[in-house]
Amino acid sequence: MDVNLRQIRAFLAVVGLGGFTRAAGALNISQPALTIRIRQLEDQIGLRLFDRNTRSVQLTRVGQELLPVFQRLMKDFDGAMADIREFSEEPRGTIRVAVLPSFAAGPLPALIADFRARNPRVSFVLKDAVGKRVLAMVRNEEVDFGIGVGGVDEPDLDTIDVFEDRMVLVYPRGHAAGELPLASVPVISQFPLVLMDKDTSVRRLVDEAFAAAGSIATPACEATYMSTAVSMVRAGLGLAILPASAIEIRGFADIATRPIDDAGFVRRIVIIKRRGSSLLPAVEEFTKVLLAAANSCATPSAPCLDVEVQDGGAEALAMGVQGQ
Amino acid sequence: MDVNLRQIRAFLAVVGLGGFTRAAGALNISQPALTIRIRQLEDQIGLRLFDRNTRSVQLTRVGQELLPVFQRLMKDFDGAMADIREFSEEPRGTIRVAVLPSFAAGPLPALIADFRARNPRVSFVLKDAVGKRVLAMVRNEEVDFGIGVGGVDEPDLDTIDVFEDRMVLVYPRGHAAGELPLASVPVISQFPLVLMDKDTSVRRLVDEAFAAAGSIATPACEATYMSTAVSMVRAGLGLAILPASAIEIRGFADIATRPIDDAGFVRRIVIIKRRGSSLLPAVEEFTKVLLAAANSCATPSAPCLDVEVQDGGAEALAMGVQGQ
DNA sequence: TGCATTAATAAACTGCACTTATCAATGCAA
DNA sequence: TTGCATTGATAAGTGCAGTTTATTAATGCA
Repeated sequence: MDVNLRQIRAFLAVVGLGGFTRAAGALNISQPALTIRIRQLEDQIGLRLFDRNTRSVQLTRVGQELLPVFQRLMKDFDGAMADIREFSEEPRGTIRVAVLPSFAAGPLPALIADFRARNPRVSFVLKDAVGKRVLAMVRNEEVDFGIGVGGVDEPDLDTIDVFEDRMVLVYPRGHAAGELPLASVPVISQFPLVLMDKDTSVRRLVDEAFAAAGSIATPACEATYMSTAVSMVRAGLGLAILPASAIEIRGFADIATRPIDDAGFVRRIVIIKRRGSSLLPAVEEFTKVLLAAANSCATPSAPCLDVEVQDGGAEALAMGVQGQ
Repeated sequence: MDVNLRQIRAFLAVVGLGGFTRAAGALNISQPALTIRIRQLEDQIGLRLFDRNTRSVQLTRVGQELLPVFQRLMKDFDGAMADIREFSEEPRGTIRVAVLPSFAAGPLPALIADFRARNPRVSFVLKDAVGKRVLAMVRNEEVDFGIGVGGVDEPDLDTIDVFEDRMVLVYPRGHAAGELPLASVPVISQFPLVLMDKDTSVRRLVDEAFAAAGSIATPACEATYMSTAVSMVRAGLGLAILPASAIEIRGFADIATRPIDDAGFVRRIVIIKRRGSSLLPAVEEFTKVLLAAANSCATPSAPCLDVEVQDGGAEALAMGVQGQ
């Protein structure tokens, strides 16, 4: 008994419109085609559904009994299809993402708040983790995708460049560093430096960049957290080299930043996905937003990634984002 | 979005068996056919359901979310189909039937009890009515079919002969009538007769049969109910002429019956249906039982239509049969 | 009695879903 | 690394289900 949906729809159309010709019209098929479909249905269930002659079409008693069954069936089916359609049309679900701490504390929250304001049925689970953990979590399917530093070349992972996160020199406003014609390694080296801890990716990058410029980065102070480094700068302990995207360097009237005029003081922030693994539409959508935000500025730099947080954004964030 | 049940079944098969080749085997189609079906499904809902390569097939997150939806859908559908199948396989529903009072009080209850014992999901609504009312009720669809006297020739009704209901002479056991070599109209006329009321179809038949034999039926007593007539016979008031099928003439040790040896003392009991109108399978089944019961005896006569009432038949009858 | 309407039937056609054959990717074992 | 086995994707060809157009038969109505 291979009853099919077209047969059921045909049955309901004939019932609803009270005739084969009319029903055929509504179904966009010819009347003979409909005749055959109804007959097939009747043959397959072994029951006559209509008593029909050229002048009238009437449900049999069996048809009357079965009508609500078929109606419910089609209603359920169409309801489920509507649900599924929503799935592709309106992003929904939970987006799990592993992010470098600097990015998680930087532009990401605003982007998430904005995204959630437009897609209320999406929630986020943010996991902040260092580069290697980000990779591992993506690979384990603990998260849908990751945001980390580029240069990954794993066979089972794909990366998409999001933006170049330049290192900037952070100095007290009015400091001589602001007046320099060039902020290059040799020049910077003249000043006491507040550098990040050896374990951090920022420090690694700085060390490598100094090395590439034939120099060695010598810290006057070291800090584990960027906010500490910033405080040290404000206290006049030295100049810091931090990612332009870092939220910690913004919001203070008494410090300023300037790009460093050396290649190497840049890291590529990339989206990391499992290769050959489909994502929720909501995730696809969100990565698009990330890329759009990054590309919306000609020279990708941190302030560019700022997003206008809509009213209610903060609450949405509070409700939808769960810290790791 | 014209998603199809075969596509859904294909999806569930792939999930269940974890591979296209295996699933195709289970569905009795080739593997390329299955590949196409799944792709169609994915295209139509606009979502990728499997991440697949030549070595592994894995549900996407969307697929995981949609799996229960599809499972429920197929479960509902298959459940409904099972219901429908039962409909044709196991008779069920309510059979409404209009019956001549004599037949309703005669063999019918036993037949119904027997039928219900074998088909517990069938209930009956019996309406006893005189011949014309039976026709009218069939025509109005007040009942599914009728049991009445033959000779109906209406264009919108079909009749099926069930059996010949012979009139029998009812006399007190030991009465001279039992010894007669021939029970014909002239002989019968010699005795005082208990006849049915003028309004009854039995009386009409008796009057016509007497007339055909060149005689006139002259009652010594008249009765409206057959049970009254039988009592009169038992009281020695005369001989009665009653349908052999009448239950009222049975069960008494002190009366006996014999056929009347004249043509004309017979009426055809027929099933009356609307022409071109389908009946519930249960009704079809029951009419078959009626005919079978009638045909099971070479010379159709009342005792033949007796049916062994199974244990529980009486209760079933009490529960399922509603008087008019 | 003729006309209009409607479902059934016939015949021809179209296209879709299927099959077979083949390819390409991948994992595994030697 | 190489060869083999397995598996999903693709290509090409085929058959049949479903469709259309044309026609018939039945029926109600003027």
